[in-house]
Amino acid sequence: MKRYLILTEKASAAQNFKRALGGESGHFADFDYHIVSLRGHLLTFKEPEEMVPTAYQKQFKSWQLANMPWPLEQIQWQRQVIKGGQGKYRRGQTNHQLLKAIQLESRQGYDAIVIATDTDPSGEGDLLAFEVLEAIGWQGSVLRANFMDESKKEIQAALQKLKDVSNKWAHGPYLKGESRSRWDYLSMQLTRIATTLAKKAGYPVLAREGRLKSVIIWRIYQQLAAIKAYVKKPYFEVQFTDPAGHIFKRQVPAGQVVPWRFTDAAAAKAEAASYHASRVVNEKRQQKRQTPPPLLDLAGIAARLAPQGYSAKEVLATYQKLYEAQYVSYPRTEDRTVTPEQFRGLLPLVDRIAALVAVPADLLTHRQPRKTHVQAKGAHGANRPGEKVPKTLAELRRYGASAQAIYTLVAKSYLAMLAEDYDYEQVTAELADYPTFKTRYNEPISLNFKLILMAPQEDAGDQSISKGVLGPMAEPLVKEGVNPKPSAPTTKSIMHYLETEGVGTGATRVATLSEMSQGHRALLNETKGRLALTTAGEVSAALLADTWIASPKITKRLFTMMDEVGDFNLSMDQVLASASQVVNHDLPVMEANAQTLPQVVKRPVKTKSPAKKARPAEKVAGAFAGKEVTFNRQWGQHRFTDQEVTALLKGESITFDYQARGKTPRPVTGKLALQTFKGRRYYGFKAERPGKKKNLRS
DNA sequence: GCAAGGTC
Repeated sequence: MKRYLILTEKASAAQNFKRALGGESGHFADFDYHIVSLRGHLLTFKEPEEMVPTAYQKQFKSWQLANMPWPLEQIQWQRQVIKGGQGKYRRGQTNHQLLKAIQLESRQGYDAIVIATDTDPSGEGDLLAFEVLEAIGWQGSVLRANFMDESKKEIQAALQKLKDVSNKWAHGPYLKGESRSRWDYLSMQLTRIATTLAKKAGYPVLAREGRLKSVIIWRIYQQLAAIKAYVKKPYFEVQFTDPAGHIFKRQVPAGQVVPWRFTDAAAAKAEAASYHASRVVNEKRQQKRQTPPPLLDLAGIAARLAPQGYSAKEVLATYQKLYEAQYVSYPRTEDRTVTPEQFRGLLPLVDRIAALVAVPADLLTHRQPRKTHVQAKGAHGANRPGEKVPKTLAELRRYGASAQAIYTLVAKSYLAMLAEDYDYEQVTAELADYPTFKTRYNEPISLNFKLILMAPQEDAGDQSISKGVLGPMAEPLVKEGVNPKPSAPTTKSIMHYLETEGVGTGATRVATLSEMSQGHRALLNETKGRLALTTAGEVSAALLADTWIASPKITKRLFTMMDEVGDFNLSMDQVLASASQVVNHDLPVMEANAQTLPQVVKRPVKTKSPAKKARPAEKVAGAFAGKEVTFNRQWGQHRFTDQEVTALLKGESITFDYQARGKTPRPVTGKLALQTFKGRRYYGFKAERPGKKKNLRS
């Protein structure tokens, strides 16, 4: 009988495998198995200088421009265990211990190791498994179980069609993951280049310029620049209105300038005078429906809670704790739908959940799965309430400041799909005498799911009140408008941008944005979801103009190349060569950008905080060795007493107990002496060196 | 000092 060791990506996946196969160990198909789980990546690359021959170490350690781009052929790619694993949020083993345990287990006579990490298109799961196989020195067979979701059926099917991947260099997904990983590592050269240039220009900052960070920074910078450059331009145009206030206006084709939009009110008034009141005709009412929005992902949750003042960091940490306590589902999912099983599992709980978050139960009439929200695919399913329902929202408070807000948001997002579609009428009409003037508005019939998603302060009643009857006549008027102000960068808008551009992954986008706003090397600030750049961020951004690294196209190109590597149409070396091309291109561009830094970014002014301003030292004066001298009355923590001052001026040796900060007191002996400091002669107390046998010398 | 990716 064959024996396989099954390697899953994380504890939650191992749980699903145990459920699907009937236990942690046992028999399935034609083999015996045992399941162990990793904890994401356990390894990371060593420092650059640790992966090259001695002769190149200096070059790979350097941050000077002349040392880049790196000669890639010198790099012997090697990994080391990621430090950590046993912290506040990481119970149990360290990464080292976990790796050791897997190594020991692998030596228990297994015929093969089955890689059962996540199957993702980037090959990340394959990569993190092979990293471990290399680290534990596994020489035997390797099989791959590919599964599209973690349902019992899919897991079982995956284990019945295992693929031999013993030679990882012939395994496309591994090549993809490895080349992605190496490419990103090489991009650290750009951080070194940018930081060195910034320093030379007088900005002592760390300019972090990776594939994800630089795209974020550049986007924020551009949005802020657009706001700065915005000039308010009022305009005037003729519109019509009926007694109920419905507006009839002409359409402006996108990006076009129309002759009937005037910069001065008088011209519009003149035009208005040429019109007369007209009958409203051609009223059309179209029944429309809108389905509830898709379920939220973690980025969406963080973005929506940001305006309430909860930082991304706080939301991520609290969500994780709520997950561990089973109040919400797995956080880092890419899924935006749930499976029919997951839907059925939660159905008996929805009334309790609804009561908890004050959603009227009579709204939840759509208890059949919607095709838009429930699909037989995915692993953990979209973020949603967990199998454990709290008795009160207050009980969640101990998991974090944002816990109640998270639960309420996630619950309402889920409950919305159990309500009926939003029903409304779209009304259109035009003017009989001037048919280019049209109106269009929505008249709610039944708000349904919208009642669940509306913020409590919003008044549902206001939205459902119709503006009244249309027409019968509409009068011309001059309407003042203004060109739209560019929108401010927010967590939400950046998340949306990254998602549409395909930069970063669901699991990393929020985490990276959050990390970028932490600590003394922060590149940005987040205040209630609004983003601003720190000086380091501004410098980083200013250096990015016209670079390739700040363009989302670089990620698209990298992904295309990864696909080609996965299909064996491109070598990994060729992919990595493109990283050198980016360095080659961006280095001179950044150099040129650095020239503009003084005009673009205000240099940080070094100010001494008033508290730190040194108080002038207390002096004493007197005759010493026949000369009038002054000296400092304070020596370290000790202030000389009147008696000590007299003794010192007499040239006597004194002894006192001296207590340095945080140390135990010790006796100090010394006398007044002429001394030299930085070439300057001065009188002051001079202590004898402790242990020095003075008597023998003098 | 540095990347992006995964995880708790």
